[in-house]
Amino acid sequence: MEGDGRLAAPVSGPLATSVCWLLGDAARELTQELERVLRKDDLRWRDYGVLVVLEAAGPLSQQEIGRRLSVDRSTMVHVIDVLEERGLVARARDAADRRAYSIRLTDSGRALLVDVLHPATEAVQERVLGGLAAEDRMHLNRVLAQLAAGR
Amino acid sequence: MEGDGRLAAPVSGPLATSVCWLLGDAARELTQELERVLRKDDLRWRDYGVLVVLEAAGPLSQQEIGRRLSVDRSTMVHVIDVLEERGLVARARDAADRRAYSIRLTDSGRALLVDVLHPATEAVQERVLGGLAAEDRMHLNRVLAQLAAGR
DNA sequence: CCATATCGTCAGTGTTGCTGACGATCGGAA
DNA sequence: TTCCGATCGTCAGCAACACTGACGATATGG
Repeated sequence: MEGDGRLAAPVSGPLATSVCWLLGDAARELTQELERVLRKDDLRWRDYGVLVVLEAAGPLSQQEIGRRLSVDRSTMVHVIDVLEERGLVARARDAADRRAYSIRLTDSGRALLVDVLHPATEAVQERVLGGLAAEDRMHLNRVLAQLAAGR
Repeated sequence: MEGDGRLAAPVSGPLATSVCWLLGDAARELTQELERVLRKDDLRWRDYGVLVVLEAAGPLSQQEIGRRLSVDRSTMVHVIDVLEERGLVARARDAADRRAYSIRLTDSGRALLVDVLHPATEAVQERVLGGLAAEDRMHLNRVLAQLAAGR
């Protein structure tokens, strides 16, 4: 990922009209802000992703989590290690497939998500997108969702 | 950056409604595709950025380029080294500030941009955003531009 | 003329994610 | 059942990467 702390100056000229750069910039800013907030709880974007996925989908194998976040399975090992050490998730052998773990959110993990993480990221989102009209935000959401669906 | 080749499965549930994840996913996909295309010319997203910035703004110092792309000045040294070796940009001492270089696009660099890179990235953008109605694309562009401006 | 700051450079460093192998386990075919 | 290929999690090694902190050269303000 990028260095934080540093601000990206908006690019002028023809670039400003390219969806490509605009999208990249917006995503980078949002991600940077998010990382900054999450760092207070010693978490990364990636860790937050794991918790969110588990909250949404219930217990999953390490590999399945990685698949949904574009994280390599070998990388997931350590990510889960850390999360488990902190008591946010728990490993249990999957009864149906004993090669795999069944990773689940602990109460502690769910509490962190609900009480701290979700509010914090909500705030960031609010701040970054705050300048948009409600109508535009809904539209943005709809268009992006359509983009994600059409893959 | 992320590993390429790997596909990100769309996340289901509450996440799908969060602009945050949607934006991140869209940007990641676009970036990955772009990197894949640029690799044919042995270039990275970052290199392309340098060329585009120079095309848009004219000669700049290394540090100024880095500032606009969120790239550290020490990293820029090597980026420019490679681009210069390939004859795409040229270093000249800035007459007004002899500490700094004045990096400019060569004819060769401009030609590559116009003949190869721009068409290629256009195509990617077309493919990724192709599923959207023209009206939605314009709206997306407008909203993102507004977002970039309001910083 | 001196102090401080900036530009580009470079060696060293720490982090990061991937590659490729491993044992264990699963699933299907013979 | 037995066998074979594929998959799960793990780990050591590796390669890429960007950042840190220092340096000489230069600029700028007192």
